[in-house]
Formats: sequence, structure tokens, C-alpha cells
Amino acid sequence: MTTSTQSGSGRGQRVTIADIARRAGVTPAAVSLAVNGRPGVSEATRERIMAIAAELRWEPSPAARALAGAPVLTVGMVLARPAEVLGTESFFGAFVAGLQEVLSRRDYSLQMKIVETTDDEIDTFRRWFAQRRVDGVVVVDLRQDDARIPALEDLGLPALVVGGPGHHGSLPSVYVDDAHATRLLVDHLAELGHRRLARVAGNGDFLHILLRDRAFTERCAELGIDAITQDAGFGTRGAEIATAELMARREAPTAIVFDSDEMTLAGAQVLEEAGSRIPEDVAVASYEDSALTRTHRPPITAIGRSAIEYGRVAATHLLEVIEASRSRYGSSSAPLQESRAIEPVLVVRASTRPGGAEPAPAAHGPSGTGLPSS
Amino acid sequence: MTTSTQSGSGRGQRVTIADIARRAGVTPAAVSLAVNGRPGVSEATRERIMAIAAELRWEPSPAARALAGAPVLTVGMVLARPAEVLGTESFFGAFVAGLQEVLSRRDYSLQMKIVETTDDEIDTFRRWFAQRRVDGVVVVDLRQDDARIPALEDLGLPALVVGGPGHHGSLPSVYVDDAHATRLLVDHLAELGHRRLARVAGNGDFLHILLRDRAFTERCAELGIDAITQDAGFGTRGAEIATAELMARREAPTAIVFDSDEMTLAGAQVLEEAGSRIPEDVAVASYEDSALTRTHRPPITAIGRSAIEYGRVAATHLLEVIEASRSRYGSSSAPLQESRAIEPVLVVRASTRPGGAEPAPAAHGPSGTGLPSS
DNA sequence: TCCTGTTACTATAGCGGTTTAGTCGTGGTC
DNA sequence: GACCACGACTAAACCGCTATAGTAACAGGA
Repeated sequence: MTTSTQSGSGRGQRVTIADIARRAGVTPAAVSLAVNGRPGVSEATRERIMAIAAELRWEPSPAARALAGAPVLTVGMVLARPAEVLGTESFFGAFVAGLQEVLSRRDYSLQMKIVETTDDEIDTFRRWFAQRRVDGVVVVDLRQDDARIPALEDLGLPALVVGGPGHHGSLPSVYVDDAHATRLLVDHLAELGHRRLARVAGNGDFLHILLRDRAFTERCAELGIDAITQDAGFGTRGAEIATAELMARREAPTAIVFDSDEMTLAGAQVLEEAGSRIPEDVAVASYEDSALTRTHRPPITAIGRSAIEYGRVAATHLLEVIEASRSRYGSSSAPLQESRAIEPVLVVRASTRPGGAEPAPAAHGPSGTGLPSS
Repeated sequence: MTTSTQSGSGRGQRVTIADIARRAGVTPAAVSLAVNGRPGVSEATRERIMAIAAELRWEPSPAARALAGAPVLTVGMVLARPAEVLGTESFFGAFVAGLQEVLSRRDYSLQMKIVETTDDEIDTFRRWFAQRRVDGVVVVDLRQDDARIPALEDLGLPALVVGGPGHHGSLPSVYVDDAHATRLLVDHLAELGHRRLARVAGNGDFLHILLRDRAFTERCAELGIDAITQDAGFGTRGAEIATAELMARREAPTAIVFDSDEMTLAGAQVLEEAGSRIPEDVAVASYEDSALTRTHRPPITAIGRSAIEYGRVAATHLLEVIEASRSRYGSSSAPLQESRAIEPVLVVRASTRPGGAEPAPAAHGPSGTGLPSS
């Protein structure tokens, strides 16, 4: 049966624990115990088995292990938005990279899927769970009263919610403190003397947008300065319109904060074309830092939430949750629903700093399009 | 569509084909034949079985299937670069999004892993193959004499190489015609009257960079104009230095082409700070289009290779290869090593167009633009 | 001497499918 | 009326690994 003459790279038969067992003069069960570091074999035998396994270049079969009940070492993430959005969004790539980094190190892999609707997403979770395809999932793009939360709680699939706080039910979560970020921005602008702030807000379906709304209004009120929130919905087009509307007001704001880096750039463009200088006439800041905000002229003050670090923390936390869910089989210990916050940091750049250290290139013609505007 | 008789969502036992068989009054084997659309059961029985399977919400177990030899419906991708780079690079996110889109539709999932070195990458391929974790892989960041090519050929693991052409051995590949892209750029600038072009080149380890080097020199020679290639290595810092060096020349170029969007912006910044106007004093163009080039002031002329579409094509092609490798079990038909090229398109923007007005994507003809060549 | 405990394994039964070699009734053929 | 082909299933053997009884050998205690 055993063709000991395999050794062909890619050709030969798969080597199984049975092969090892035969060579070691024990049963497959003993090999299983040995390679999994479980008690039941003597140290001498274990070493002998391990040596043979290495020599035979044995690799465990994930399928067989999964079938026998072992974890599949995979976590899933579903994205309910068009692929186009993912491609352009700076946050996505960095977040995934952060996830990957931690997961890879622990020999986990990340499985992703793009779907159309939230229902599809829940359905995917359900199927992944039923098929035992993943050990856990990470939930992104949290919304208010998100239907995925109860669905996942019901399923009992280990899950980590990215976003919050306070809206992730009994599930553990990792989030950036958007209220804190908002205060950083408002306080910074207030210190510079601004007394009329505006915020161009993204899609209000998302929870973090709502949290910003609230914190923005509150903080401005505390400081006794004017706060205008202008809804811009999705995309850059909305940001352009919102910016134009803001500047058309009788009492136009002296500083504008945008909910994303793309929106910021769109808004800044409108401002420049209307002849407003940044930061002399209007200060500009972004809730999201990226290559876009860094390389823009002038560079834009932004909240640095380090998407990559965000991903790392999320992955680490999820793995802990999975680990815990595995061990607490009989003992009904606490469900480990802990939340972790990531501290937002304010990165001040020339777009809010009139006398900035780096003298931004004099506004001799930021819009070189050749079209003399207004 | 959760029925009220959810039968313990998350609690109940997993439903298997044995359950279906019992309900249908047949054996598990019959169920297997039925649900897989294989001959051997009558149409009536098949329908009955399918109905019961749906009613019981049966989900096949991927592990069991894989163990029994079925494909695992997963493709892998390994990235041998630091997570940081991925996060900042615009190409990555879009490419992955494109891959995902196609894979998801076909019920495949993408598995990614980040490693340190090319050796780790090959090792990962080897283990994935040995463990039957993936049905195929996509290879990115092709280099000259890439060690992964022979390794994969040897393994016999279906693989698709992103990049080329001509350096992917017997493996199928998808690539952007960088020589063509180069001609588009050079011809465009030559038509505008530029007679001294420079190219700020990225990491020469990558194959596509070499192909650009060659094409750039050749095309400029054909047109009888000066060509300067300035190596900048990795990152934006190198691009800044390279740009400064170019402009310090006695005969400074009147147009500069950069190998990536990030490099372009870094270079543009150097130019602006040195008082050179774009495009009046120096025209600027990028080999890579992205939000960065689009939103920069002035907007930057770039090669649009649509990373997302690139991903879609790659995924489609890889699935075909996997499909083929599966069916050609006995018959040793051709190994389907076909290559597919993606047509690069030149998107002309204000950074090369002094009197530019319309931001219309001006796609040039497939090859040279009328200028006589050898 | 009997009994209880360890230790180090072995034997065996799954996990949930797929697959191959039967088995059985039926109808057509000559 | 025996022969045969055929469609529709069944029985059983895997796939590779894990888990759980069970067993043999030996030690220690009463």
C-alpha cells in the first residue's frame, strides 16, 4: 500500500498521520496526541513522532481537522457595499492590512465577501456558521439599530463589532471614540479663534456619523460658539454642494470640518475655486487622515485614527474572543463582551494653521486649470 | 426569511445529508447524487430530495467535501511586503475589490496572507497546496527571474500571474501592457511639443518598471527626443530627490513622468516649492491613476489601468484555469497558459495641458499616434 | 493478595460527504 | 422463456483526523 517512494515534489501521495504511525510503530491516535501536544504519550515517543513527521514533511489536513471538530483557523468579513467604493476608500485597504498582519502571525486567514445588502450579509453569516467555514467574524460599517447585531447574537457565532460604542448589543467591539475626536477638532479650531464652525456630514445611516453630530453640537454649545451641521450624504458630490451652501450663507463659517478625506478634498476644491484661501479665509479639517490629506496643498489637519492599527487591534481582540468561546464550553463564564477604544489623535497641518511652520507655497495659483474663477 | 419555526437557531444539531435521506426514504448516497446534479436518481426523487434539503435548510459541509476530494472553492494570494505599504497603496485595495467581486459571485472566497520574504511566500504556496487549502493562487508583484514561477510550475498548483508579459514561464498571466502605456505617455507629451522628457522610476526590481524603462528609452529615441531616466527607488522620498536632481540639470526636462501616483504627488510638490508651475513650466504625468491624481490641483494626466477591472479580469482568468485543471484529469490537453493584456488608457488632465478645458478622458489610439516609427 | 491508580497506548467510532461496486425490478429481444 | 441491458438505488469503503472508551503493565497501599 505505502509507496515509500513518493518524494516527488507535487506528484506523490499525500502523507497522513497513518504513514507516520506506521513508521513510528504506533497507532494514528498516538500520532494525533503527539503532534497536538496533548498528554497521553511519553516524551520519548512524542519526539520520535515529531521527528518522523518533520522528515516526511507532513502537513495536517485542515479539512479533516475541521470535520473532526477542530477550529478552522479562519475569520470572515462581509462588506455590503459596491466594490468600487472599497477601491477608492483609503480606510479599507489599511484596515484589512492591519487585520491580516495579526491574523497571519497566528496562522489564521481572513475570508472576505462582498454582497449587496445587509440581508445578504446576515445570510452569509448564517451560512458561514452553518458550514463551519469561519471561527468568527468582524462586523464593519455599524449602523444605528443594526440588524446584524441581534442576528449574530442569536447565531452564537463569535463576532467583533468595529464601531460603537453602545450599539453593539452584547457583542465585543473595537471603536474609535468619535466624540473625543470631535472635541479635539472643535477645541483646536476654537483655540485658533474660530467662532463659527461648520461640519459637512456624511451618510447619517452610519452610527459614527450620528455620534459626531451629537458631539459636535454639544461641544460647540459648551464653548459658546456657533455650530452648523450640513448633511452631505454619500460621496464627494454632496460635499461640494454642502460646501457651496455653507459659503453662500449670510454668516459663513470660518472653519469647516469634513467627515472623510475624499469629502474634504472635494470641499476644498469648491472653496479654492470660489476664491477662498485655506486657511486664511476658511480653515479646513478632516475626520479621516490619509495620503489625500497629507499630500494636498495645503496639507490638511486631520484626525489620525490609523486604520492599520485599528485593524490590528480588531484582529487581536477577535482572536481573544474566539479563543474564549472555545474554552468556555461547559463553564458559563462571562461572555467577554469587552469593548476597546482607540484613541484618536489630532494631526495639525497647514489647513488650519495660518502661521504654520512650513510656509505652504504661496497661494499664487492653487487652481492651475487656467479657468479664472469668480 | 426566517420562519417562526426556527428550530433553535444556533442551538440545534447540524443537519446532514443523512437527515435528508431519512426524511426522503433513501440513502445518503442518493441524496449526494441528487444535490450534486449527478445522474443516478430519477427526476422525481431528485425534486423530492431538493425540496426536503431546502426545507431543512441543509448546508453542505465544506470540510467534508474537501476531505472527500472536492474543490475547496478558495483562492489564495500572498503578499510579501509590509502591511504598511499595502495600506497606503491605492492599487491594492481596488485590485482586491475587483478580485472579490468576481470570486464572490462564483462562491469562491479569497484567502490572503502577508509574509516577509519571497521564500516565505513560496513556502506558503507549498503548504497551501499540501493542505489543499486553496484551489489556486494569484501571484502579484512580479519580478525579473521571479523564483515563484518555477516553484509554482513545479508544484502544479493552478496559478495566475499578475504582470508580464514574457516572464511568467508556462503559467497563465494577466498584465497591463506597460510598453504601450509608455508610448501613450511619450507620444502625448511629444505632441504637445516637449523635446526633453524625464521619467522618475520606481523600484527596478519589479518587472513592469524594467519594461517601462526599456519602452521609454526606445520610444523617445524613435521620436528623436531626449529621454532621461532617474531612479528613485521605493517611496516618495526618493521621488522628491530625483525630481530635485532633474530640475537642477543644466538642461532640465520640460515634462516628467512618474511611476506611481504617490511619487507624482511628491514630485509635484517639489516642483511647486521650487516655483515651477505645472503645466506651464513642467508638465507632469503619472503611470498610475487614483483619487490622488484626480483630486490634485492641477489634476494630473495619468495612465488609467483601472485596478478594479484588473482584479476582475485576474479573478475570471484564474477561475477558468482552475476549472480547466480540474477537468483535464486524464486527457492531457493544452495547459491553458494563455495571457491576457489589459489595454492601458491615457487620461489627459490639466497637468500636461496648458490650455486644458475639458477633463474628458482622451483615449488615444491603440498604438502610435501618427508619428512615423521605424 | 487484592484493590486502586497511573501511564502509555490501542481500538474503534465518528465527523459529513463522495464514490464505486453491487442489487433489484422492469422492459425489450429474439 | 431465458438473456440482457438499463435505470434507480443501496451498501460500504474511503478521505484524514480527533475523541473516547478500553487494556496491558506496573507501582503503591492496606
